[in-house]
Amino acid sequence: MLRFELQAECPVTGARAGLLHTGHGIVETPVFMPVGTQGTVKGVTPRDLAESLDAKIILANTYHLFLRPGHETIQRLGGLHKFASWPRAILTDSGGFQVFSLNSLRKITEEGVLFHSHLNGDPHMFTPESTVDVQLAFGSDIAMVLDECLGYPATHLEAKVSMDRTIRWARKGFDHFRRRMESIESIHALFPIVQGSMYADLRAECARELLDLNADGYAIGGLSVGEPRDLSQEMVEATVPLLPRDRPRYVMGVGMPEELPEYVARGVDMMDCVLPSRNARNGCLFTASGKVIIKHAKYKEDPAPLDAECRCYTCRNFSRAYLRHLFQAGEILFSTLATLHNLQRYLDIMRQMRQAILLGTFPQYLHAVRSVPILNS
RNA sequence: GGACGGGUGGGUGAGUGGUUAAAGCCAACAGACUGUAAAUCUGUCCAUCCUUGCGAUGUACGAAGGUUCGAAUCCUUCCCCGUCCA
Repeated sequence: MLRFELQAECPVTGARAGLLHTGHGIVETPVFMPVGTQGTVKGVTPRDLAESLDAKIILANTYHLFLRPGHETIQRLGGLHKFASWPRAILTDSGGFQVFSLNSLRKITEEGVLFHSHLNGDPHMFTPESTVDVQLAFGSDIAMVLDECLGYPATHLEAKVSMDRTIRWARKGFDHFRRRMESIESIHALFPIVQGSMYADLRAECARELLDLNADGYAIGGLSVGEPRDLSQEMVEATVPLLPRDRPRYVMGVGMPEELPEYVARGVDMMDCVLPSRNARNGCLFTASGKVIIKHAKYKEDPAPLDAECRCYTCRNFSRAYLRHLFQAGEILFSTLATLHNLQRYLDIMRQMRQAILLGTFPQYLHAVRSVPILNS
């Protein structure tokens, strides 16, 4: 069992601070999990990720690693932690997001999802049971149930049909997971995922149904699929109060830097998002004073660091002008420096929030960040 | 001196009489990116004007003339560049 130790709760907002005791170290929450889809957070070494950024947990993807190199290969090589040389915690997504992102390459049935590989077209059936097996073969500390990440917008009926199937899949996944765990010594958790599109009543219904599973943690999925920002937050508000107080809550796939406090304030403990890493590679850098689009001509001869307040390697050693040069020249070092910085920014925000919650100053922190206009320069 | 080949918008390079202000690529300048099919994708990219429209006008395919209703495209002369022969 994955133990979650609640350390502090904000008396005003829903924010909490806690410790998640995984088989690969303690994760301090609220936490942001960098995304390493193919067993690597693009552009950074595991050494930098651990020693410099001090990330405690990263996310990897079942669909992608199943296709290449394959879960059996990874298992034979000692599991994903060893294979990727990442000794800390790993959460794996089930492939549920690919139901959304690769919607033209898959077919959903009651049994599961039939994907046609984006690499070579080969058909692969993903079921609630098989995705559990694949994730256990990886050695994931936290596995996710197979779900259907529904696009936006969807009708109430579509959302209901999809959600009911996701619930049935969660039950099957859990039955299978519990059977498998009878013969496995190490600590692994399986999180179910609350769906229900943008309908508060469905979100609530889904959450209540999934409570029966008595899971070690609960995820909220199906957000950031094209809906307005306030809707995503409303859905979290409609869900979190129904989830068990003593289990971690994970909102999947969010968000922009200024949104992180909003989710934490609503009682969210875990988040992940490709934004810091993907946007970094695309030249969009997040700083304390807003985003910096490094290709802009105005940075051509700017000797200042990207973010004077940031202590990351990039900000301590390089000018905006140099970073712009690397980006314009298509140099691979740009991706590394940019990703290092953006992840530092995200992880720092999470650490600041955690400190504030522990000190009881989270309301002031929230007020302060909310009053900063979001700069787009 | 002679024989060929060639000179197109910042670069490269299509286009050989009519939706050509001129393909594509690159550069430049912007925009997007939310459980990663993404080191990706999209837009702008001659000038001026406005009722910002698959708008108006002007200028433009080495230079100057010419043929034609119409020329980057055909003809004449000239100027450059490349290869080869003396």
